[in-house]
Amino acid sequence: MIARVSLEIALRKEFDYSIPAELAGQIDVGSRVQVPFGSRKILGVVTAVAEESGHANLKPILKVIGAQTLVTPKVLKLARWIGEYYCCAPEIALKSVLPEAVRKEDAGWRERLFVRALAVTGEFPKLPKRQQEVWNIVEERRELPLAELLELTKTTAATVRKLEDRGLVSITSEVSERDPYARETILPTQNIILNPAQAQALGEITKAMDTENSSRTFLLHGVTGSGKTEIYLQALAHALEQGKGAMVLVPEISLTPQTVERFKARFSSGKLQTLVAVLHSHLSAGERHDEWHKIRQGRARIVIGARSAIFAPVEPLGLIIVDEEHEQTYKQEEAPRYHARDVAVMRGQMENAVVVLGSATPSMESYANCKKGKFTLLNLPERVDDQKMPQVRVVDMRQAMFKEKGPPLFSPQLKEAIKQRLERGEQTILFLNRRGYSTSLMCPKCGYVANCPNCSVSLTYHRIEQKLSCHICGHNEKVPLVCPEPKCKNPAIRFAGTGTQKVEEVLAKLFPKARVKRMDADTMKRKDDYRHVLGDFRAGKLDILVGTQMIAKGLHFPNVTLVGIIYADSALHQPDFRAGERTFQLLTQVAGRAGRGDVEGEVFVQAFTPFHPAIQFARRHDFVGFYEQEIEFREQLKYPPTSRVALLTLKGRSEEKVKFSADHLKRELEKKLKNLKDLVIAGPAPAPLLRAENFYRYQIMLRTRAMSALSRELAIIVQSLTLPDDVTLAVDIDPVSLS
DNA sequence: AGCACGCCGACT
DNA sequence: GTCGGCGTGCTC
Repeated sequence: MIARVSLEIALRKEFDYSIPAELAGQIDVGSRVQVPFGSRKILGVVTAVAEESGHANLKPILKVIGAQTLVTPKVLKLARWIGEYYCCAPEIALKSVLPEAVRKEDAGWRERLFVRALAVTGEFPKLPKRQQEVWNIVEERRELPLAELLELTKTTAATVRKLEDRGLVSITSEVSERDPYARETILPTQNIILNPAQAQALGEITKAMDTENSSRTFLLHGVTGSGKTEIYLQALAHALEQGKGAMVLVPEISLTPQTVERFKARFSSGKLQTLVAVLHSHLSAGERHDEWHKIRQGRARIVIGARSAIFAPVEPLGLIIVDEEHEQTYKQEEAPRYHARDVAVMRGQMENAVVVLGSATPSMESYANCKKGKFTLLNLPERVDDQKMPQVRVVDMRQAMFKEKGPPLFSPQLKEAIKQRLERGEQTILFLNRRGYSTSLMCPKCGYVANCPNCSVSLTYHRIEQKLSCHICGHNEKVPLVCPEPKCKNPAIRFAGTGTQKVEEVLAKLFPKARVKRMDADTMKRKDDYRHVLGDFRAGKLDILVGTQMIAKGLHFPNVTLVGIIYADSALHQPDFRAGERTFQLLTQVAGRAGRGDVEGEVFVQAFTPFHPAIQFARRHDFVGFYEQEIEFREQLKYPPTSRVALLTLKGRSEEKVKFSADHLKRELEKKLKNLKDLVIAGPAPAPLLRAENFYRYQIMLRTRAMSALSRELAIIVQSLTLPDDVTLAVDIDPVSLS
């Protein structure tokens, strides 16, 4: 017998190996194997097993990794689709379906010594005191880890060995599974009674799960606080009742212990400890290895995880839930550049599983798919428990600007609102999507601006750390005391633009007694920082939380009755057709943090363009209205979801070479893609951020309705394309970010 | 991807 | 006469 193996190098080619007799029973499609390749040893995956090969002199497979096949046929098929659709080598796609810890198996299983009581035959011996103490515990527990026993009895292994010599206990090495949540005590929860809208949505989902050929993909559009999670939980329970497994994808940032706990509490308490497996980047390699194998061995039936959890070997698969489906983090920004939500829909189709995409602010793509009849729309228009949607007040900052000189941070309205909350002992969240103190340093005399030496952006001033820092590449430098321009040396340099540090500082001046904490990438350096700050906030030890993106989603604090968005339009004027959609989503999500308790929430949105549709529709909590006006713009310009985009980015150290290569590629595309009728080729143009980390980037944008066809053609063109060796090409199908 | 083979220039 | 530059081509 021979095996066809896909190696871990992007050769777009598979190689045949003979299966040696001693490995005969262990190798099948999906096995991880090590094979000789030239003078090297390389890991790969068996993609087929056959009787014969077209090649003579096959080398033998050296060894098999893992007791089971690691890539199930279904996941293999999914990986092949990813390679084709996202236009990358199949090896790259295949590599990403297994977590690194499983792929390499460096961590492997952890073995620990266990002590077990043996049956006592004949008369029980008289034991010395220490040994008797040890025996008492072993007899009571029957079996326990040696380390734990030593801890309990405050003795050494030698004492236990004496008992072993007497034939009273056995000490054996056994696999001991790592449990990342072992320290959490999780109290089981029961189903909550659903309101009519929730019950109807759940009914449609379970009906689809019970029927083979009904609509299989749902978009659950529920306003913030409408109880989507409870629907997920009950739908998951239904999958388990059907004897099927399920997965839940959430954005990495919302994979907090609280989120995981909500799922574990319903499904993994008591005897069902391993029912839920968790996969995310904060686990150690060993934990990830064990969690993954729990799924592979079928001991865990539900997996909850970030983007890459979509490849978990759940079988049979009944349900896939993608929470916050509009989130950009579902898109992988390196090859394979897949979108986990779209992969979920494809996987659902392949395995006949029901897919539920949930969001308070659905993506334009998913909502358009409902309109086209591809997905079924489910609506949850109201919050649970009669909570009202918060009042959103848009503040025209142009007026505030006239009164003071320069743009102020806080409008009088927002200032007053904060003051009220402090007096009433209620909490406030302030949002500004920019960290640091000032976004630029400039000299008013000569016009000098401090720019990053590696990127085409200005440096941000960080006052606390006293440095200028680049938010693209991380470059840091000292803050000059005078203008660095040799002919200028003006000591009156100025800082312009605002970041979270300045918000924190101004806040301290306005409300000296308020307890304020800032949450951004600068203050959240350690793993536990996030938990601590949120813990303090929940406990009422803080009055105001100032932060960036990271406080925008998922936080659920009943005592927060005020949310202030400092500059709502800061992301609105970026050169990206999704700028409006992003702003709408962000405002809606941030606003949703207010009024999650008994008191109605209030939101102040400060904006310089207060009448922009993204702001006005967010003010009215009107997603559909936003969609209707936004889709018109997308249709006019043939942007997604009306058509699809492939973004080709050329990158290199020499701008000349990159530009030249881009022109060359454009000519090739025009020549070879003539047969694609609706194709529009735009560019090449410098990327919005021309230079990043010392690389120049030029882009070509392709738009078509028939992406699969384009992607097939692109694969051929990309392979035959010759570029200078210091210029690289990245193909991004359905990009979510144009920079 | 990486490594060998191979064919030309500056050294012991 | 030898060391080493990196172009091309192959790896089951």
